[in-house]
Amino acid sequence: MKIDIGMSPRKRPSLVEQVRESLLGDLTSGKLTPGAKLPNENDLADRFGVSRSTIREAVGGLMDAGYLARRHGSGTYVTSSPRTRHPLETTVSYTAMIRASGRKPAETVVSKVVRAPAAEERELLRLSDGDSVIDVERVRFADRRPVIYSRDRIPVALLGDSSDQALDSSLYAILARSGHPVASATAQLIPTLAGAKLSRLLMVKRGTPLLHIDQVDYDERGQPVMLSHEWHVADAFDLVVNRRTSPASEDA
Amino acid sequence: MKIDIGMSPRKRPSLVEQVRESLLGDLTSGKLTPGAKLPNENDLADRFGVSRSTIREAVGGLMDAGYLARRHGSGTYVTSSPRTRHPLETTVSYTAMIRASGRKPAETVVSKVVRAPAAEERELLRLSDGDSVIDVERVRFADRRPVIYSRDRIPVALLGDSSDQALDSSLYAILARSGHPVASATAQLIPTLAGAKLSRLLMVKRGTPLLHIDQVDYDERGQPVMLSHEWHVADAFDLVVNRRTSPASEDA
DNA sequence: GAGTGGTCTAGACCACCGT
DNA sequence: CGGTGGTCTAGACCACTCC
Repeated sequence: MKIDIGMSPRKRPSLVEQVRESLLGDLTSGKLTPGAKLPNENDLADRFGVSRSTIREAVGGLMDAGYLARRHGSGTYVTSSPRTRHPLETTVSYTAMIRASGRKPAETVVSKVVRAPAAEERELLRLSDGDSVIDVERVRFADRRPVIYSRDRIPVALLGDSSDQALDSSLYAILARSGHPVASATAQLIPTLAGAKLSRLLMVKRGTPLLHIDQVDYDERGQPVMLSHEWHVADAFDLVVNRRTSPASEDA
Repeated sequence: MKIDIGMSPRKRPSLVEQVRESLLGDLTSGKLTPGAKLPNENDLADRFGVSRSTIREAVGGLMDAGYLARRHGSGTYVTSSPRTRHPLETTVSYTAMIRASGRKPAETVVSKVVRAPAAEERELLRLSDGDSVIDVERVRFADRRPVIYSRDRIPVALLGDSSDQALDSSLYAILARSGHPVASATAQLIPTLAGAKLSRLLMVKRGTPLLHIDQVDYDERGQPVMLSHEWHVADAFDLVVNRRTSPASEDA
């Protein structure tokens, strides 16, 4: 129940990560097929030359990721349906996502300005007087079809020198290079309708259903580093959430 | 502080759970306020009379739930925004959710039938020949306003004797009593528009934006136990997803 | 009853943060 | 530097499943 998010510069992978990678390899290579039973934890510990706790943590991560399921008293088994399409609960570069779905990604920058923040932006980004934000409006395409309109705002103070390096790379990459890699985010999902502007930009009829995603991105320290507004064409992606019953469930 | 209704056989909470509950109490009671620093792990271990690993697991759970944040080399701190509105990534009873938001929950059963499964249902629920499903259509209200229309299908074979006990309790509770508590789920989110039927049931205009949630619930063994189709009125809830960067992130 | 995962301990050393 | 969380070990006992 703890996925390692460590994403900073290269460092020697922990034993847990090494074991997890190794098992994941067996899973994706087909060496371990759905329904198969894993060796028991003591055997795995011996095989990898680590302690049982290490094995348990590695296997635990693969459970969280949905690859494995433990059955108390019985064994650990390979899940029948390893993965889902696009898990919303992890942040991904849309460019990578479109490419992964076998389509050709493209994007156009509608506007890019540096300006003073609006009141809401000041609050959400915890800005001080005089701080300004860079505001980027883009439309993303998949196979020449517009699928997402987005508006991202980042405090210029965070970017240091990199504020000029345009948008050759994703904003996530730029933030990471600036020492503020996005570690988590909170997104609110709102179904809405295409109005005049969005229908033009996304080339859909007015009144077409869109999914509006209103997101705040945080770095490892919990500092807000980016505000995103996105409007998704309904059928462009399979937006999926993997849900679990809350461990600390209240009594209702 | 231990009621034990008729749920699964009573068992003593693990030390981890006890520690977690205790810390959670401090958090919700305001004893620990946002930004506050927790005692270090060794101190906590001494105070609770458990090992440091136990403390770490308890704290880890509260991190996952968003209450605490660890900073390597610095300490463990109370999150500034304890919890967000309605985290989509955990499954909740809507009745409880509506009540938690300070509104009065109600529901009407539109229909409830036992029938043979459709092809898609047979596949998703992994049914065999002759298996049938119970199909429940409901509308949920918050303060007398309809907010969700749902259609849930459960294999009758799973319910045992409880198939008759109507819907006095939530379907989650019924499944739990039948030995198949929902442990995880996969939900697909699709923005859509209210058509004739939904506009009538949810008392909105045709063409009103709705969020369609198409969900499969699984028990601890990974066996699918319920299929849900839900249509949410856009502004009824704040649907929120807490996202994190994927551990194995691609370069984009 | 044999075998499996579930929980827990006590202690060690490492990596990072701050002063 | 001292204090903190991060990783890992070796071993113990418990709880569940299945034969």
